[in-house]
Amino acid sequence: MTERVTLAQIAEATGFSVMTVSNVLNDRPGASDSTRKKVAKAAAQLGYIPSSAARNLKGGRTGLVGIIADVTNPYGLEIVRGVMDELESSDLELLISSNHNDRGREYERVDFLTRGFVDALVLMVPALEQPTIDLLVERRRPVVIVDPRRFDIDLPRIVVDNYGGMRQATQHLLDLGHTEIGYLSGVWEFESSRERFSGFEDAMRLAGLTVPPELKAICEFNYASGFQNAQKMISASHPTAIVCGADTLAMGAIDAVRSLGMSVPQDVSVVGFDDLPQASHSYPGLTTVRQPLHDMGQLAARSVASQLNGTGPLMERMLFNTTLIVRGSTAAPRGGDSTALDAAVSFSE
Amino acid sequence: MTERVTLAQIAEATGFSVMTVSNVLNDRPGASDSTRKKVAKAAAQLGYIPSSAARNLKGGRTGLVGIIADVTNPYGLEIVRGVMDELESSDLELLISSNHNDRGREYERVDFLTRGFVDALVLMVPALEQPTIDLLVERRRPVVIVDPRRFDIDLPRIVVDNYGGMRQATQHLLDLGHTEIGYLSGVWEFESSRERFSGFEDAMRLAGLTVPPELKAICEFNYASGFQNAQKMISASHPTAIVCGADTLAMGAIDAVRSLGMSVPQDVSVVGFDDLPQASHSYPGLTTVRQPLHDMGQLAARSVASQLNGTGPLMERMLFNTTLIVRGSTAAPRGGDSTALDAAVSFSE
DNA sequence: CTGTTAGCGCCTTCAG
DNA sequence: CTGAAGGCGCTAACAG
Repeated sequence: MTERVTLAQIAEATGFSVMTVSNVLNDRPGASDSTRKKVAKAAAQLGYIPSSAARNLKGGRTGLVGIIADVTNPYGLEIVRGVMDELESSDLELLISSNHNDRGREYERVDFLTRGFVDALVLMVPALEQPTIDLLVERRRPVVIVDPRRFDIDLPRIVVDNYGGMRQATQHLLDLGHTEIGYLSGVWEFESSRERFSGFEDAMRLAGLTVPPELKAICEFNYASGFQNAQKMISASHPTAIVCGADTLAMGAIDAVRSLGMSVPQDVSVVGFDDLPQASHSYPGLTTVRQPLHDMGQLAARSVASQLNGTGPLMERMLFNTTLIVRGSTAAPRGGDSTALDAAVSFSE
Repeated sequence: MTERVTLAQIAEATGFSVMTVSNVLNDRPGASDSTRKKVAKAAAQLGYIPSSAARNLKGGRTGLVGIIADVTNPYGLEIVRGVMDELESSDLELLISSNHNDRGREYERVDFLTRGFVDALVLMVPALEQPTIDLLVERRRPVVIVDPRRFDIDLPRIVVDNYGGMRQATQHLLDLGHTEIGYLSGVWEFESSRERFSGFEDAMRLAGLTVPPELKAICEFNYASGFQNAQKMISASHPTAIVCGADTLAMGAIDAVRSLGMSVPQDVSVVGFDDLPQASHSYPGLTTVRQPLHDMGQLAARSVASQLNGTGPLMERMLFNTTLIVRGSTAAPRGGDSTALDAAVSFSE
């Protein structure tokens, strides 16, 4: 077994005190150049490895940022990527606790991670219950909540303009000449789902259109649910376009159109929300509302880092804008406006 | 600031010694029932949180398993999921270090993580260089390598039957009556890519067929590369089927067929390798060779856990079999065998 | 510029 | 069954 090399051993080898060695190895002032060299050399030769445990014990810090998210979901994964990429350039490491198969155990996860495992926490959880929020406050660790499902939480949080994004997407279809537009919503308990639907509804209303109940369906946030609900809606009500509250739903809707022997966008246009990587990696490319997921993750990381510095959370509420990305899955309805049909595959990221 | 509750405080509150409290709280023998009750009660009331740092300092363990993988890649992500799910039921936590934007910095990652951050390591990296392997050996931490790109490494590793899987997939196309079969390979430096191609080649050879160079292309492991190479190959050589060394390539190939105004599987059959979740979440479903990615991750976790127990790595070389999953993307060639065409979307898995 | 002292929270060892 | 001493490796806070 390779013995652990400690400061004391280097001290012994060089003849200096442990403290001097510690100072040198941590780039602290108070050490002559000649001492620095000797110590550095000895440390390298002996293969010194600092003990993070001992450091933590002293400083009460682990250097770990925890994130609770569902990495199984491409949406969550993108945000995690942002967090990772940002943390890369710091001295913090990321501890991922994926809650993909234990929804609702947020409390236990938060409890465990804040028992001294992590210095700070990024949360992206479907439902944040009051006890969990209380625990979070009690533990007094830096926290950022990304895309909270409730908006009345008094913790630093990162949110996105769901309403405006969806309104713009709907306007795009209206501009193309669509009037029979269906809507596939995500889980209704999520505030973001309701916000998105409001954006859709308002755009329709301002165009003098109403949304009949048969052109609205609530889905689970997955491909299969989008597929099934779209299939049902198209067979029954023949919309010329479908707006979806998430890209995964849109992917399902596109395949539902195909399964009925029709084409996207010739027979039915489809719009998504998120702009997951898959949205551009498909044929035709998916017209969708881009959320800057990666940026959101980065900001989350920067915010907790800043809180750890004692600089504060940057801001309490960070709102990101969305962008409409037009790809091949939308076009004018048959016999409608004759906007050029761009069905080329887009490799744009 | 919530003060950290320590053993000493509980000792003071109950009148017992620190040691007795420690014994109770760790379910060690040597404590009367009445003592146990009193101590447990006090601990609960004061909200005791054990300090992992202090424990680690003593025991030299952090309770963390590190994994180095590219979670950006759905393939890697599936394995990570397996590791997570297995670790869930243990007292180990997972520290993920994603190398998606720093390929080749494996050495630094291994170095950092084994500096006392993690007790054990799961590795899934594209290229494992000799210095990294040496470091791994030197650090003497339990390690498992999943899907190593080189097979001459003398560390516990998890491998998959690439050759057999691809041979079976090719046989499936031959059985359907295909003879003009193209092959899209993944990066040639990976041993697994070469193994898969061997499986393809041998199946063809045994059927009395040869693979002309224009029906073989080497791709990057991504959608765009599959799309481009398939488009070129189909335009130039008109194969009736394409076998791909990865599902991501196959997804690209399917869209390439569509981009040329043709259909899958009517005009061109497509076969993948991996069976990523997306393979069944598409229309038509992708016929592919399933690797038990989740199981592989689970076994990796179990192996390092077992090494940490001192029970050893279970085995040095763990070989997983593959399974051919037939979905809608393959059918008999036009005018060929009249096998029933099942183009139904599969929601299996 | 360098060294000494003391203690972070816990657990092993050995006495009561 | 319970307690006292000592130390894991490191670093603040002081001396010299």
